[in-house]
Amino acid sequence: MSTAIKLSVDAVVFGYESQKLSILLIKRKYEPFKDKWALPGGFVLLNENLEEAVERELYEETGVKINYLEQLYTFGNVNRDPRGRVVSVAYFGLIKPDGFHLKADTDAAAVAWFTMDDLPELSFDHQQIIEMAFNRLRGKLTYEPIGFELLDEKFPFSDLEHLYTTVLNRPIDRRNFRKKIIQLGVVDELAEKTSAGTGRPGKLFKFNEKRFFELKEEGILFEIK
Amino acid sequence: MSTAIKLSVDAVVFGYESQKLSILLIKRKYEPFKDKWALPGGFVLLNENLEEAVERELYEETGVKINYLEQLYTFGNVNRDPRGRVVSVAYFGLIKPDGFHLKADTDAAAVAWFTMDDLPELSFDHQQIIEMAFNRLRGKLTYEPIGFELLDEKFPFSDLEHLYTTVLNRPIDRRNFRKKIIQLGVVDELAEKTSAGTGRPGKLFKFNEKRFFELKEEGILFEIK
DNA sequence: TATGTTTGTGTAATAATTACGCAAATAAAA
DNA sequence: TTTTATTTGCGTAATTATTACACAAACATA
Repeated sequence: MSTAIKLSVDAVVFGYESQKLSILLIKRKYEPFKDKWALPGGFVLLNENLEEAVERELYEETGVKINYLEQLYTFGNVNRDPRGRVVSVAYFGLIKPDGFHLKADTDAAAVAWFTMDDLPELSFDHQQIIEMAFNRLRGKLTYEPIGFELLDEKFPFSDLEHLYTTVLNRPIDRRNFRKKIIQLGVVDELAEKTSAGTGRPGKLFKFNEKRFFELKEEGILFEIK
Repeated sequence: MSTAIKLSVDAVVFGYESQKLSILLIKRKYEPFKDKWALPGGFVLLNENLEEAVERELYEETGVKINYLEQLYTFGNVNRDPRGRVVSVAYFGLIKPDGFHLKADTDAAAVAWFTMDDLPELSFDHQQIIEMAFNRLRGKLTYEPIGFELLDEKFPFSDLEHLYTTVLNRPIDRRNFRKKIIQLGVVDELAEKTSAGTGRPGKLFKFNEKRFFELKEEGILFEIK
């Protein structure tokens, strides 16, 4: 047991595919929790900022590169790590899983996506960290129109709708939802239509980032009921 | 310059008195930033949780005891402390200043309340920490009916109203505000009236904590316009 | 008893949210 | 080629929430 407090970072990365919300996990190669699944993360180097540390660890351990991770919470209970006193700053981020090729690092035995309803047993207090991250995601989704990082650049409206019903785990009124999102102006309708799939092809939309930040600036909050 | 990352905690404690919002600061006795004002805080001990550390440091340095401090953010930029790498977990809390006798610790040359519109030059990145805490306070105030920790146990309605106008820094409609707060049920009207002051004496109110937590549970959000 | 100051209260106009169902467009199957 | 299954696209009326707004009542003090 070491004598000083050690500082680590952990990343909760959400992905969304086939109407399922997933989390990126690694399988630990060494003790403690050897062969158990855990959040990607590791110790912060002396001369790097926290954001740099979490991005680096995430990339090293999983091959996933992400340019925006939001700080979630700092977990510092005395006994959260059997190796000694380790305080961990947790971050969370959203990506489209299909954009990445996962590759386990030398430190990790494996990397994989797990859907939220089928998580494995986790190491340390990572279960708790994930719960907090998921609550934050749900909270954010209900009061601001986010989630576009989880979708393709061009998406049919139904993708956004399904993302919402999945994360919030309840039905939403399709007409009112669409009305509200469009009226807010955070999506732009494109000329193209979806080629794929069964049923009537839908128009494609694009996230209007500019408008989104304007709304945020104004402090307009939005609520999905 | 030390070789390992050190972990500290800092406390942003807001107080409210005479229609002014204040922050509790200490004057540093030693280098770095000797004789400059700073947030109360200090290094986390190896065997104490973060919340314990911040409560202890706050009490030691200022004589203020507070039983709920909410984690705000973790500040970890490489150069935020000239002594070396120090990552600090910031907390924030709300109290009634008049309930406490301030006493500077051996480490601090002085302790004092500073109103938000008259802050001194600050040490480290504490200016930035305070800004974040104030934004959080304002944010919370606009979407949930809080702030009761800042008021006396029994208070006339105007106290709550003034707290809101002070923190939000804009006028609010007295009638609509009162209607809304009362209709939410987060305050109970008492039989007593204010004795003091000029003008018509007002009824006294009490915060209904139970009702408040019920509302929070239900996820009802409230917005002051 | 007049004056200054603060409290307490209602209503109408406007805006936002909700509930709700059916026709149009396509692909696949018959 | 017609039918079937599936998904998209859309409007309106009812309900609820929010806003704007002003004056009388209660007390202390002069």
